[in-house]
Amino acid sequence: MDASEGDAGHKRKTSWKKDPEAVRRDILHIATQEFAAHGLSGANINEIARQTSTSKRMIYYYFGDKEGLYQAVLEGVYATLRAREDDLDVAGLEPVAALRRLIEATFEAHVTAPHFIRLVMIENIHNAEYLRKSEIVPRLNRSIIDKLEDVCARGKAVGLFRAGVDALELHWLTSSFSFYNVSNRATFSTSFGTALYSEARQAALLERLVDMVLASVVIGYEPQSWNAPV
Amino acid sequence: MDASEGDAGHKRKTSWKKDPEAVRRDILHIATQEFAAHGLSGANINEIARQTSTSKRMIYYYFGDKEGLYQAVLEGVYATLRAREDDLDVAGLEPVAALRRLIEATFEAHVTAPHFIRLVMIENIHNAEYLRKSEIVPRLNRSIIDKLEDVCARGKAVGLFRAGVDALELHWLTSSFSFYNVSNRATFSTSFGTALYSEARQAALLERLVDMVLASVVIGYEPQSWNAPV
DNA sequence: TCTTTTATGTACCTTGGGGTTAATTTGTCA
DNA sequence: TGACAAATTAACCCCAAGGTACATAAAAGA
Repeated sequence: MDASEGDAGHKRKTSWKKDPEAVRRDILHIATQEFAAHGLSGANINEIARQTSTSKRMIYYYFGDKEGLYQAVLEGVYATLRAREDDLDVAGLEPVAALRRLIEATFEAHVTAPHFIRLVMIENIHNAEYLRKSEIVPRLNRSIIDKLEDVCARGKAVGLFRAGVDALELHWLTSSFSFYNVSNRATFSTSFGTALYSEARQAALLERLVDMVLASVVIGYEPQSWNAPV
Repeated sequence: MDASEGDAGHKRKTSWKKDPEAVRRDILHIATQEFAAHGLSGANINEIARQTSTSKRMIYYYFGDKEGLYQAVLEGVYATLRAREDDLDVAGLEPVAALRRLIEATFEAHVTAPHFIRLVMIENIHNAEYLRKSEIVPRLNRSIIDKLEDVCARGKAVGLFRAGVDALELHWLTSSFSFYNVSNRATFSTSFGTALYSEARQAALLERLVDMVLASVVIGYEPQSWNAPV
């Protein structure tokens, strides 16, 4: 409909952009990195503006103030991570394989989502004040729990899983080591050395963790990794 | 006026205080709370000064600048936690009981040291930059590893522990859930509810965690908690 | 084609807060 | 007892950074 840019080009239509959505995305993208790197108070609006292809004025135009921008960033990373979780399909796997898969996927997801980890750390420093305000985030979190509950129910139904197994507790446990592995890498390495963070050790660690969780869930499970030397 | 305080006050040398160590401690005490609450960039020197019984000038006199104060605070909380670890004596316990005790103590220590947790979170946001600069912290961290290594060695010597058991990995594992339990409480509760944080659930959780770790370490271990209902 | 709304650029304002200057009091030691 | 160092006070500086005013170009109506 709008004059095809192909013809003649003599019109020189757009000296400007006028692409609100792209501008919004651009700002959010840069802001995500800055807030993840420096925290809420540490991030600098001027610096964010400088790195975008637009101006500081537009940040305030679209997001109101610094906190509004932070909140949008937070919701963005949550949505991204949960979308990845939704893509994971374990309904077709038998319970033990499904649980193993969920644990491994969670571990890997944390390793490959450093922005998310850092923003959650920052949000915890702020006592989840902005997460609580969010209207979209609570809805996002059902998915992973639903999957775990489904797997647990199936595992119990066929007598493979112990009766005391609880999906929420399993998620807590899986999250704990997956999160800590990334979030505290800097201080742990500084205090105790980097031995655990080599690729080989990380892979071995994950195997042991999976075996450990499965042993606590699956009746008569035989862990393979426990006898391997370090 | 202040000097008299009862006893004749014939000495009454001090109309002032002139007690550098007390002033230092006072500043550090308040600063610890402020940095733990708001982070490095979020903390406010004027606010810290206001809460102390001294002035802002003294903060700069004793600690140079904001980063110097932060560094001192960081070293303080590390020293406090490690001192608590030193107090723990498991040399007299047989290996399994000793390991159980170490895990439980670590878990409890994290719960009761929220300032430490928050400052470590903050330090990780800063990529452990200040921890690395510290000259005292690296020395502090041997103690807990030494204890674990001793227990592991004893356990292996009597054929109770698996050969693949590694003290550093055990410490990592124990720290991971102990730390996460406190550090991510705010976001986890917001996302998934507070069910896991009741006193009863926390106690049950710890028992399950201990059993889980022990099962992965001790040959033929029989976990008691796995069959209990949630 | 006139008006209204949306989107954008430039320049500016304000203040919070990290850091400093300079003088004053207390203690110590010849 | 006087000089010198250590500890402390109060007032001040100043600029980085969050936020705003105002003008205006582009789209959308009408």
